[in-house]
Amino acid sequence: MADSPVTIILVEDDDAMRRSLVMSLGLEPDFRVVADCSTFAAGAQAIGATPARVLITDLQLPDGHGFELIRRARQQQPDMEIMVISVLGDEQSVVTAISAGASGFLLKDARALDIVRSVRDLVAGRSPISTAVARYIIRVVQEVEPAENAEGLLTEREMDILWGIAKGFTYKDVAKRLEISSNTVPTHIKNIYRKLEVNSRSEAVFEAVQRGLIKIS
Amino acid sequence: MADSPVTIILVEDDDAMRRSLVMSLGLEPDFRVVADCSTFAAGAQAIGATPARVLITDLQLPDGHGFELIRRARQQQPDMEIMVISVLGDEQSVVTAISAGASGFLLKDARALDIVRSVRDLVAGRSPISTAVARYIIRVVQEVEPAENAEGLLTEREMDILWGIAKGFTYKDVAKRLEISSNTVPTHIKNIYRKLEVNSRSEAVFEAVQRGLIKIS
DNA sequence: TTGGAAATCCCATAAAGATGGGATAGTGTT
DNA sequence: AACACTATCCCATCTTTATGGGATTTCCAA
Repeated sequence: MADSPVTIILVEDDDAMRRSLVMSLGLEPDFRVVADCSTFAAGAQAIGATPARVLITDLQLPDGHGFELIRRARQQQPDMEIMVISVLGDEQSVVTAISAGASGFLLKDARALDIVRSVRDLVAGRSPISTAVARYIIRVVQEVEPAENAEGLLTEREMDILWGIAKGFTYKDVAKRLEISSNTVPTHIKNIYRKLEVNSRSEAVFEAVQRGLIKIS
Repeated sequence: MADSPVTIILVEDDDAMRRSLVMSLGLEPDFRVVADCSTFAAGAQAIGATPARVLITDLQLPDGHGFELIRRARQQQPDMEIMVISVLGDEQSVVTAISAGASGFLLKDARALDIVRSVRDLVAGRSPISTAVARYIIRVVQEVEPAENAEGLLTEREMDILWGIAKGFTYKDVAKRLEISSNTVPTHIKNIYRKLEVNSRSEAVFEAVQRGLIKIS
């Protein structure tokens, strides 16, 4: 750990802020700020040219956007740990930055942000996140991980049929595929409709996806 | 804010830990620990009987699991802010707890966890999360937010129609809703089918969801 | 200004779906 | 043994879709 220094690319357009960060980081004997950039262009250049362990970037830059830097870093140096330091704490910015590949997100307003500890967290595989920002991330998780609300609502057979109609098969097709009479299919469909409280195939598919009965991708 | 006290239900089976938390919380003039429980049963009872602003719970309890407490709290007191304090920091536990409704997650090992600040964060709508835990949550976001792959495939009007059929409307319904002739709808549908390479409404809905054209929830 | 894409309208017909009914058989629980 | 649930089969009828045509207007870009 102590032998190989933690190399850092820093991109921040506010001079005072950047100097302050460089100073804090400079006090650590095993930290090396290998690029100290104030523009998107300089940051992009550094990411392309200078291998580093950590990228610390602002989102709003005079000549471009931090999101794009994050994407490039992800692509060109996949092992780089990326942290955002920004005044923008809205849901959109947060989720976009995280999705693009950031592993940390600190708000500038944060009570005396401890950049050194945050970088150490980052390289140790942890994620420093301001509490205000974390709420948005949690919300995404809660929305997309609907847990098991389904399980047992539809029978196995009904799931087979549901899957068939999602794939656009006709009654006849489904019947053939499942080796049952085409007269049986409408019965199952009726039951599915009743359980999902819908009354058409397309609506059933939509409901089913929404309830996580059918897994997308 | 300061007038109405922050009421707290605490569920923690480790006596030393619980006493320590109660003491820290007790020092705040506007905090009220309204239930101080050491078992699942006691916690469940308190959640059912005692209205509170905050639930702080452990995951491992002698007679049950914290996940279930979180679910009950979500159901019975939807406005309650829920925070987990646990030694379990594995991905499974974290994601399950968050999905079940927790808005905060602190690891017990955390360097001197500041419970008071965490509770204040929580009631202010922020999310105190240990850095080690945050990494798992971020991973979920990065996996499930594959960004926009669609954009521009379907026209606005086609999206309107697509939305309609996902909702189970008939041609006539869609036409009425969009104030166009019911003869126009099939035309759009035909175009949608061609673009998505499908040939039925249900298949179109499935494809659309899969491609992220229709957002679920 | 000519061409293409989008949106609108119209028609007709064959295919498929929705929905009501009724019926039998197996499984598992109480 | 009775009950509930699942799965299977059958029929009939009305509605809705799917799909093939053909046509006009608007708007933007080559």
